[in-house]
Amino acid sequence: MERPDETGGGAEAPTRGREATRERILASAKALFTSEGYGAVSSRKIASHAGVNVALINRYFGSKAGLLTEILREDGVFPRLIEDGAPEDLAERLAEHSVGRLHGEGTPLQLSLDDSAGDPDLQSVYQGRLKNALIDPLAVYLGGPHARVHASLVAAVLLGVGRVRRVEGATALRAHDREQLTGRVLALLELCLKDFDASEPDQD
Amino acid sequence: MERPDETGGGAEAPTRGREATRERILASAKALFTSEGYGAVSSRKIASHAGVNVALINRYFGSKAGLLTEILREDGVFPRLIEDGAPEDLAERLAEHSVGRLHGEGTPLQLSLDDSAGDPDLQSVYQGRLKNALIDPLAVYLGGPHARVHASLVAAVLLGVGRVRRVEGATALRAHDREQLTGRVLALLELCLKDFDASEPDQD
DNA sequence: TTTGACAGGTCAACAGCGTTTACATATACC
DNA sequence: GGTATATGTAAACGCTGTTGACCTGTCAAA
Repeated sequence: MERPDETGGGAEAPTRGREATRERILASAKALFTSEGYGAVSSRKIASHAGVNVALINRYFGSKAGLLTEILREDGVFPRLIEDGAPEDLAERLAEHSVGRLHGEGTPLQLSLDDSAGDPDLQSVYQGRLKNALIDPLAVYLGGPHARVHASLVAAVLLGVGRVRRVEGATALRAHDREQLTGRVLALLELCLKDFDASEPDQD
Repeated sequence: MERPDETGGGAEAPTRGREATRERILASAKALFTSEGYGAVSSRKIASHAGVNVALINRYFGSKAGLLTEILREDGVFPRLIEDGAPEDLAERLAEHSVGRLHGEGTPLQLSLDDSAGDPDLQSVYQGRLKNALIDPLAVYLGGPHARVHASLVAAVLLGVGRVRRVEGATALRAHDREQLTGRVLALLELCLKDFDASEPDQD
């Protein structure tokens, strides 16, 4: 508190200071990414919206992609579907989440970023998150000899459904009976998780 | 043949002419995309490699993405997995193709473009092809009441496997016994294709 | 042969991007 | 007060895909 609030009481000086500007940039970027998507928002646009110089984005976040990463990290855009909930419901939770996304469920930021999913920046960030937030913990959670294979297959189904949704709006999937579709996706996920030894018992 | 070959016999004039330049650009672009990926190759680089002015790319192909589209169209990068082969083997063919891709099978151009799949240009081109070359014909081929749903699910599994491959190299999947994995993917695809009425017989 | 039209090719610029560098300024400590 | 140091600024860099104005060679008609 040893910092004088303003140099005399002026109220609209744009709050110099590391934390304040960082927050301002983050808030503006998040708002703009949500309303316009990632690729459509340039660094200069973010800076201008935040009332801040362009160079500060790179000063504080390294790059535009770094800014995005920070937003995703803070915001918890990637739900903790694996850790939160009963283990035996895992496949069901994943299936419901996946189909829910088909029906437009999710935070505005999630939905908006889905539309920008083609962008290389998002792609690389998502890739890192996919591994760290889905495949790796899922593999650990599953355990067993081929845990990583099962986890990768689950990830494949989830990603695939998401991708089909983005490609053609997945009109057919969305038009179909939701419970039936969820059941089918659940069956797919359970098949991904099924032990190999159990499904091919004549194998060594 | 009424065109004099060269204005006196000179041999290294760079073959002026619409078709010739078009071909030259296509060949250079294909070679460069194959060896370096799509995003890493700029218009100027293509032009320079083809010994041609940059502006001609846009003159003849509208845009860089248009050039890519033309290459994909001519090259048949998207295999006709659905039409070619016995109907009853469809799922097996798709499964083997999918796993084959995991193991680095495919034309150099295919493999290279896979690495660039994050690029928005590729994304949009691929999206069109996915619908026109996979989902739509597959739905027609399948027929039945929920053909489009089954086709979308198949596309989801195939896309998902492809995507996981790109994300983390799919080391786990590649390390796993190939036949066993193919069998599992085949089972997934068959589950996608299975009638809804048959799988939930207690439903209406 | 001269003229004119025109397809084909060239050049330089445009507007935008993310990023960086050199500089100015305000803050905090000695 | 003086000075080191954080913070903010302005301008440029190099790159991208793309475009419009301008040559130029070729061919056809006069």
